[in-house]
Amino acid sequence: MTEPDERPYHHGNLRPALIEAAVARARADGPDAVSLRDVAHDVGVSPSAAYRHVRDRTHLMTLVSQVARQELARTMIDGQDAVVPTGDDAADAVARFEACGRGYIDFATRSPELFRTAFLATGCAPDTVDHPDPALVLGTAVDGLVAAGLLEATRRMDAALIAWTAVHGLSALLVDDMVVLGFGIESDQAHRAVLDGVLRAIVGPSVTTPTR
Amino acid sequence: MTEPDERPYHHGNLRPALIEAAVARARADGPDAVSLRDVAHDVGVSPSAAYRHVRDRTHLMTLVSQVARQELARTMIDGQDAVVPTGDDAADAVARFEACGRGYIDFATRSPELFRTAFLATGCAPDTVDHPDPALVLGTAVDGLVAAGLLEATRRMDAALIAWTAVHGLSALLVDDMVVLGFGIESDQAHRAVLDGVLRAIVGPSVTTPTR
DNA sequence: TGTACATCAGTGAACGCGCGTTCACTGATGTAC
DNA sequence: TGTACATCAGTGAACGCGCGTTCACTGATGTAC
Repeated sequence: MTEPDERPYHHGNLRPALIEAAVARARADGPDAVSLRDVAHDVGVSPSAAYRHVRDRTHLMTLVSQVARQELARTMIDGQDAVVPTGDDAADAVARFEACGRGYIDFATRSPELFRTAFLATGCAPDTVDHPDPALVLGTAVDGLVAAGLLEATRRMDAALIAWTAVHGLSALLVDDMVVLGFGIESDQAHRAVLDGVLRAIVGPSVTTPTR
Repeated sequence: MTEPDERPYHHGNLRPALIEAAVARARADGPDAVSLRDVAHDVGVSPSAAYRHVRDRTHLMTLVSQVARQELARTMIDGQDAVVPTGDDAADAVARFEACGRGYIDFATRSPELFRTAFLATGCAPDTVDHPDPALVLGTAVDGLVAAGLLEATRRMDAALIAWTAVHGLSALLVDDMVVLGFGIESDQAHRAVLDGVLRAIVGPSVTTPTR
């Protein structure tokens, strides 16, 4: 993280470096374990230097939280992009929608503490909009279902809400290692059950797992 | 919280009093805002006295978390119990199931910080089992659907999982005030959409909102 | 029934820690002339 | 092209806070005889 090389007096890129170091700590030990002092130390700079680039700890955490959300969104996009089209528009739309949800859950299980950080309530809004934005990525996937004729346009919002709550709920429960133990269901099985349920709720039973 | 009366040297009931005070603070300001010193002060006792009744802060928080979970379960039960039977077994089972989910969400929105506390990962397990236990309450409601012939017994686990994830996800998103703003959907509307979705996923479209 | 004493449940002072944040400062940079 | 100086981005010491936890102690309680 810090080069053994003698560093120049001016770092040159301190703000992004601070955020990156803070994200690394949040990923490892959760948002509460991120301290300005440690982050500054990781970057190889005195604690007070951070205040040239960040208002206070809360501000830094707001930025970290946004980075986490963007990484979540990117995982969803990557999942979608990995789907190879079959030519069947409906099946493809469903597959992309599912991949999107799976990306969400994968991110949560792969980086549970960063997932927590993504939904941190810091009390102050970030000054830029999330890019990419998980909500928009999900919205696009839902629109894909509409375009494929699997969902009435009027039900767009409800469908997105149902999908988000189910996928978010599973992720949150997995992160708090609540569900797997309590219910004796394996994680992979839980993915499938929940995603199937979401599809059944949204597009009806006919299209559930159409390609399997 | 503290009587102005001169207190006796021995409190007599310190452990429950500490837990109660800690729950009050967790409810108001969240789990991180609970400090042993403050809790002891609330009860009118020196900080060190707490250590006669509780191993350390983590132990106290484990107990507080359990109390929160039990209160959540009680809210679910109360919701269920408030349903007046119509004589139609299927409709009643659905109504109780819905009331159970609504209780969950109500608890989360009414006491968001305590809801957070309920799912706190303290790292140490409570020495007694939750009573009542939210998972068992939900399980019972699902069994009601099975008994009414609305759900195959083999799908019990999947159904419970779907219900829990959806309801938990909505609660979590509401608690983090993430969803309502981002989606422009009112909270009541969100309840209905999600609960309808869950029923559609579990028992099929036919039984969705049968009494309305 | 009264007394000695072990046990239990408190006190309060203190320790040490890590944290966020401030402040007077200094070294590097770049711009105007 | 060289120099003066404003500006910017760092330093490091210090402040003050609240916290969890410990320790030697003391007051209250109850039990054995």
